[in-house]
Amino acid sequence: MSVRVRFAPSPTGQLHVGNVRTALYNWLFARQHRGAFILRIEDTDPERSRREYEVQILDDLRWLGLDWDEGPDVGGDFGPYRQSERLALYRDYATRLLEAGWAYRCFCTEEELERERAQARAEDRPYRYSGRCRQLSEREVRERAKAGLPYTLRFRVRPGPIVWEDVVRGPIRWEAEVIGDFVILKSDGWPVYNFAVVVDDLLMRITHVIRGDGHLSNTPRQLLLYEALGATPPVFAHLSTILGADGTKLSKRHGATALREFREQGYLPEALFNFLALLGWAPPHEVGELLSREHLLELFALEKVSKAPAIFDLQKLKWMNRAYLKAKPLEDLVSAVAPYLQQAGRVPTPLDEATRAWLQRVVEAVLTHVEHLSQIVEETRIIFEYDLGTALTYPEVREVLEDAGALDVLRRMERELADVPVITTEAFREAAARVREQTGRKGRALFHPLRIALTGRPSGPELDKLVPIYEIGATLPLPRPIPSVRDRLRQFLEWAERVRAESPSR
RNA sequence: GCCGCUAUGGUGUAAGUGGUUAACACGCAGGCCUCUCAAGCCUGAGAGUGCGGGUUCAAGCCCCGCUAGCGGCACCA
Repeated sequence: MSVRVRFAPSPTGQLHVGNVRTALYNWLFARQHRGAFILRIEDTDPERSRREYEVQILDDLRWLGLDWDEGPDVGGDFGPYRQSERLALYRDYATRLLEAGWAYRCFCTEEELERERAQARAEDRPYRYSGRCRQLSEREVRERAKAGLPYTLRFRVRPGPIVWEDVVRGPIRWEAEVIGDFVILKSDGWPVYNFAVVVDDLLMRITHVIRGDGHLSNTPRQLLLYEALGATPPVFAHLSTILGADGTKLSKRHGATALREFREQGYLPEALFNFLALLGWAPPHEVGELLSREHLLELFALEKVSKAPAIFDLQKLKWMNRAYLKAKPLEDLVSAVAPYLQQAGRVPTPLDEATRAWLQRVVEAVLTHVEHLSQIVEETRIIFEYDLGTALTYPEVREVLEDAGALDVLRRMERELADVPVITTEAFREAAARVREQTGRKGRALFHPLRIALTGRPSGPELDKLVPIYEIGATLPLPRPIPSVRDRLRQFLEWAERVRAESPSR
């Protein structure tokens, strides 16, 4: 029988990275076995389910690079793929269980059940439904139903052990005694989760259920249902939870948790894919950890997935994302980064060719500092902003202002560059070499004042890269024009005079 | 409270059937490079495998007990 697996998110919010990892493992497993990957929407909670979330979830999964063979948008032979559209199916199966005696009508009211629960709590005893309606005679049932009393359908739990072999956990044993007769159909006719999944997985011919370990304790109930329906249950694989840095469940407290958020911050899908795959599983040492989709497909092994919960290490994600950024063609990076810069009002919105070409230099210059794309805005301030006012906050800038030798370097540099038609990196270097001869200053003493004057900051990309960026940038139709190298030197020197005049040597 | 799951450096994971100095990657520290910060390269520190017993010539791997964390115990999913 060919492999069929499913990912079944509920459209009640954004896709959590923990669920994404589950989807990923399902996808890898399906593709490895040339099986089918199915998407099913678990929207049996009409209160919280929203169609927008469903749309967003599908979109995010697609962005990550996952594709599915059957699902609400693409259809398939075992649909519909939204639980809310399968209600008749659940009712049908529930009726079958009722008629076969596996289930019974329960007329207990909310209040009665609450009383039972309170009682159990008071006696410090685990709560389990008493089974009061289990013994109702046929006549009683008929009378109550005729009286219009609402009822649920409860499953008659049989005694004895429930065992299964979990692909990641190994053998698991559960005593049925700890499970009370549970509801399978609510009084409003909607199925309860545990029942719906079994009916769906059964009808969709799911062979392997790969899901989060939160479902571990649902498994015994589901197994009981398969038993009652006379069906062979699928193979189960329960994945451990993903935790935050402090060892508690990964939540908004830890920062971004939704795939969408990482996407918006400019993490690359291939990096997230790689990173998530490594949360709970590791490839052999020899191949390293930077692995393409194809490579992961080749190496991944569900049986080798770790039982222990994994901690989401943002630092490692950043490292990995940078590795993928570095490997990406510059033109692609420019396209990826442009929206962030446009939104910040730094480059024009239909991007002209000249600016686009220039952006390649910009991206190349700041790339080593960028961990995720949205940082481009911050990292390019040194290019788009030349603000001598804030420059004063850096002690290094003050040092230059108070160093006559440094100011002399700048003045001479200005003179050397005065007649240069185009200040290229080479022209800049040559001019600097002449200043070195004139002043005897070299290395840091020579270049650091230049850096400060040109950028207004003590650190940043290499001047060799910055110089052409400033020169070309000054000629572009940017929303906020940037000054050329010459302009910067002039402005800085004028500003230096002014500042020195205002605050005489201290 | 009851039931279940888990436990190797700061983090993710390695270490076929028990066998020498517990490995790889991220991070961290230092160095090299260099006009600066990064990047890159090199070097290094960091765990004796949750705790306590046992079996054995030998235990991260086997057995027993305990602790902690997580999950579940719904007419939520």
